[in-house]
Amino acid sequence: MPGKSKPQTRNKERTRFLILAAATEEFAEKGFAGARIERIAELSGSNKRMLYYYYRNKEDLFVAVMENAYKTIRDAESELHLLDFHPVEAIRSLISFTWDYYIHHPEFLRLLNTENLYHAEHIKQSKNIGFYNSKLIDTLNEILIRGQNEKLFRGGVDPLQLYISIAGLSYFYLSNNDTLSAVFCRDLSTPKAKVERLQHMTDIVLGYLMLAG
Amino acid sequence: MPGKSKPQTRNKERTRFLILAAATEEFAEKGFAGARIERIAELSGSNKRMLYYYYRNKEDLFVAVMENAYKTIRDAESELHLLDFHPVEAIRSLISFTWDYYIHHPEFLRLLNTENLYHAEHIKQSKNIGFYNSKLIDTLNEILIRGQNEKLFRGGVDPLQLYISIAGLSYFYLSNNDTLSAVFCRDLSTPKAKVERLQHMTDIVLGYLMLAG
Amino acid sequence: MPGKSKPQTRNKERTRFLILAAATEEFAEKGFAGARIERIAELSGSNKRMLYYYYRNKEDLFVAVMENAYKTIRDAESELHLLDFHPVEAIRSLISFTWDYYIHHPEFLRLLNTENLYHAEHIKQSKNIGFYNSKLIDTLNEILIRGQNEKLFRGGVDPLQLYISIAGLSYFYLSNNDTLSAVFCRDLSTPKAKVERLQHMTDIVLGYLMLAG
Amino acid sequence: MPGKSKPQTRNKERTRFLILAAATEEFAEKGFAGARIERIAELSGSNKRMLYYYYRNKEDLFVAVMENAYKTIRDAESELHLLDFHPVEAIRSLISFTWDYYIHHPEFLRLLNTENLYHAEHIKQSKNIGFYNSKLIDTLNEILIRGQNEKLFRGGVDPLQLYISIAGLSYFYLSNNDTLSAVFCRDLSTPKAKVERLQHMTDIVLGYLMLAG
DNA sequence: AATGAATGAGTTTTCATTCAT
DNA sequence: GATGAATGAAAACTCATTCAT
Repeated sequence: MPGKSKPQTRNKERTRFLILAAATEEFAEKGFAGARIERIAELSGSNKRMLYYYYRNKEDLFVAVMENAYKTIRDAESELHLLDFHPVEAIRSLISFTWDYYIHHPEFLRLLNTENLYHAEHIKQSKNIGFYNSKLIDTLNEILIRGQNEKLFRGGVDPLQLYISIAGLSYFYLSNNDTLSAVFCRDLSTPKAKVERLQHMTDIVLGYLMLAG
Repeated sequence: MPGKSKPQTRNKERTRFLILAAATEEFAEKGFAGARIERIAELSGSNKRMLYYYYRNKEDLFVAVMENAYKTIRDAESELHLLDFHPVEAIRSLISFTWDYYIHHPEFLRLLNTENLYHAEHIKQSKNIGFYNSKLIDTLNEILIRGQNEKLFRGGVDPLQLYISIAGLSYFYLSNNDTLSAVFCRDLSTPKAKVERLQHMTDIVLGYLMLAG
Repeated sequence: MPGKSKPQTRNKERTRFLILAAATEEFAEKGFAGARIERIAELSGSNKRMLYYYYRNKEDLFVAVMENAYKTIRDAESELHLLDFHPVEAIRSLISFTWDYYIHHPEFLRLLNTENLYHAEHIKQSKNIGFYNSKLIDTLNEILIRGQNEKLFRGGVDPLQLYISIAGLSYFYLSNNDTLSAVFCRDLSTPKAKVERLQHMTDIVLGYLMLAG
Repeated sequence: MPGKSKPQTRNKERTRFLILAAATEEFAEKGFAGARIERIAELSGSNKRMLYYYYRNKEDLFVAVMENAYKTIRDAESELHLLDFHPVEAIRSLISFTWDYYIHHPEFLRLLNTENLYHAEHIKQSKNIGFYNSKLIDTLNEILIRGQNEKLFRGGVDPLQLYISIAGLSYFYLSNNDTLSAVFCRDLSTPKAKVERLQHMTDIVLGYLMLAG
């Protein structure tokens, strides 16, 4: 006789959200293939059947997780208001924001990692992700132009290349932290190491971008 | 029952190697959890039982794959003889080598990706990996010192930070290529895009490293 | 929360009927085990809870479907007024009625099929079905007697055997149509094929029944 | 630690056969949707994993069952050597063979029933079934011609129609036996009832076929 | 009377690993 | 050394049914 026991929430949005949050955690920690539906159900406080009720299957649930992860970073980026700052400050802001965001959202890095393993097949299913990201590049382009007009920045810089570089400098250090620490026998996860990394990255990007005074 | 099945190879080293090569392909393509023992056996032209004969289990096989992947890139790097070049050329060489190696060994990037997902737990089991990598940092350090002595490079550069930056600039672009292309609606895998990326990375690193003037 | 969902029908008989119709469709198409409660709810325009409100469970719903299917064919048969016709015409009528009914009610054939798979266990639960069917055999018996009295029909014909034969000649052709067409590589569902079949069946039954002139 | 316990057979063909036999029983008894993989595994004396090892999935296993069922009846039919008999005897033989085969192979009727529910989709996947069945129709055609040449049989009889009629007369009676017995309140499964049915069917077919003499 | 979110038990399918030959 | 048939445990996914609103 199924369908008795425990207090039920009867709150569609809440249940959906709890499942998504649990799925984000599990997928980030174990990757797509390693994630377990059972464990997501437990983590969510709901049950397996509900995952299939709200999301069609494991794959669709993962797509929803990825969309949500991108939406979250996009929302955070749009709070930066980079165009309100002086070009140099704007670049510093973008670097430290990227760095801080990756540090506080390790699940984002890990989800991206997982998604790369699958040749972005899940992201390609999503229509929303593209548009918002392009806005960031537009903003960065505007910053570069302003800096150039002020004779501060060099010309001919592709904003997408620059964005990828900024992201890559943070990403590789953090995403590969365990591997790098093991391989180079040096703990790269200490607070001190992190401060040094942020400084190094800022030096690199501005050292490249700024015209010698 | 004579002549019933295919001729057997009876070649210990060859079978071991074929299994390792097949495992590298499968683990790189699908990740650790997504990889299938069955498929590795097929790819290797051998059979499942042999995997367990030569390697104890899936995990040990993965460790062997990772060790081999690192050994391969180490061997390639040691062929560079960076110290035979002028510091600027040495840096250029290291950047383009890293870039080319990643391009021609996508499986290395993907294995690294997978290993990061597992918090480097397999690499930590290996003793060989650490030593060789440290040699590279020593070499890079020597290059930086020489460049500084020639008043070409800025001082105070941590060779490990620099190495991580050089690797990260290539890695993020290539490893996330599918995702970035999807998200920014721009094909980053064309030959032209790759040439531009290499130029951009070299500009960034030398722009940062070299003293003006 | 006013006006939140669709307008409710609040019509007891209508809802019951819509559920029964939907269940007939689904059970006929998928069989008992293959039928889905969820789908019946959708098809009916109602919801799952209502199925359990009006019918106790899946099995009872199937019994109701079977009873209704038999009631429908019985009602149609009683409209035939076979006894108003000359014996030969009455037999012709019965054959073509059976044929036409099966053609226009494929769900009846499929439900019967399903019920046979379950050893008639659902029909046995119903009390109404037996009586009405017996009336048909009585009628057929009367027709046979009349034909015999007129020296048209042979004697010693069991009306039940004859009925089963008439039904079987149509049933097998139609129920197995897909299978037969596949197995004998000949499309038995064309209008022409159907006309030929009716002629053949009539020839067989009358050829057997009628005394040579 | 999987993979220990119980004595293993290590006989490919035997295991395959035992699974097929068990599947035939379960599919015939419960239909496709009602059949349980677990139960087939038990019946076969093997285990679930083996079903997927030899047959890809439930559906392919069912296709294999259907092919085997057809192959079995075909093989039996070809043993009849109908062309060695006088046309009238050949027809009698075919009728009684069909009847007896259906009686002794209720699983064949039930599988056919199930297949019809699925619109012959599994049979359509099989290539072998068509050819052998056509041979039967050729044989029947030859019998009809011979009977006609001897002025015993009427002309213009389509052998496929006749075959379908012969099969249908047996099939409907036997396949629907439970349902008919319930609906007409008469036990149609007794030995006496069966003898009468065979007589009736023979009377019908020959009554139709033979010219009055 | 109507709704649809929630659930436990079950169903098909997959997987790494082992054993007989 | 080599092979592939065999297996238990667990994975994803489904289903009839019930409960809160």
